[in-house]
Amino acid sequence: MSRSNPRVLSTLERAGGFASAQEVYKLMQREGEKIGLTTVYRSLQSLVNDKIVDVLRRDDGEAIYRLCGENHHHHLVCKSCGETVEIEGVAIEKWAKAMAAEHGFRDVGHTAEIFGLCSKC
Amino acid sequence: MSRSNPRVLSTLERAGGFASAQEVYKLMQREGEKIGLTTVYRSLQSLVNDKIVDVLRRDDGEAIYRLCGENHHHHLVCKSCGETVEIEGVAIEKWAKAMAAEHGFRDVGHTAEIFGLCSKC
DNA sequence: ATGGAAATGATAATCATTTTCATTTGTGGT
DNA sequence: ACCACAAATGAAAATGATTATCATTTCCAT
Repeated sequence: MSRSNPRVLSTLERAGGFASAQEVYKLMQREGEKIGLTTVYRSLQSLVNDKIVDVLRRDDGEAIYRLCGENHHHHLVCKSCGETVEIEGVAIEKWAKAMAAEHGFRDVGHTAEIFGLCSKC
Repeated sequence: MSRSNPRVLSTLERAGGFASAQEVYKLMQREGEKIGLTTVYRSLQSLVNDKIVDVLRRDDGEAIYRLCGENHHHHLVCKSCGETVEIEGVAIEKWAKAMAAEHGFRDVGHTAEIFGLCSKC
């Protein structure tokens, strides 16, 4: 098992805490970091295992990695231009907890994304 | 532009209204239907455009197509054994609509899944 | 320095999806 | 029936993200 390369996490942070593996890789290349694509994938995977980042999917299926935080939020994404708005999801947190409890699930997490067309598109 | 092959929709329905393109294709093959993978993809895409089905993503990034309907539900999935429970998500529907309206988004859909450990695991 | 474990990265493999393009099918007009 | 033309089809190749392989390098503890 491999441990995460710290430069990967640092780059993800610098990218706004929200980027795909390919983007992190290209970003590091542009900044002159010497690192292989494989290591980027491995590091991100490891960060996911350690619950330091979590992963969700773009519309085209590409995985995007996002820093976890206490301030867990969700996204409202425009299908057309990709504009993303972070939104509060207190209602979701409650819903997830309630549903989990009702069905005897524990240690639960959740994903919730809203997608549509923004006012400009 | 191409129109959807009706057998594709029929197969998706028979699959429980929830399957990937590859699965629909294999299902049709097994049932002796003569159809190409390309046509399956094209038909599903067309059904999405016509808002007859919508598309979301599996954890591994594969696109899954689901019949649109009033009886829109969500899933509570066990990370360990895979057991899945369908749950009501009225709260989510309201939340999604409210958030979309607040930010000027229209034509919105959403995904929401809860995952954790079931009582047996 | 030395041996072994962990980390790295180039390359190849995998797999869903899309593109290309030649062929087939359907349709309307004559 | 025949012909022309558009739409539909599908085999095969291209694409692009992700994963697997595996030889090499780096890190430590002795």
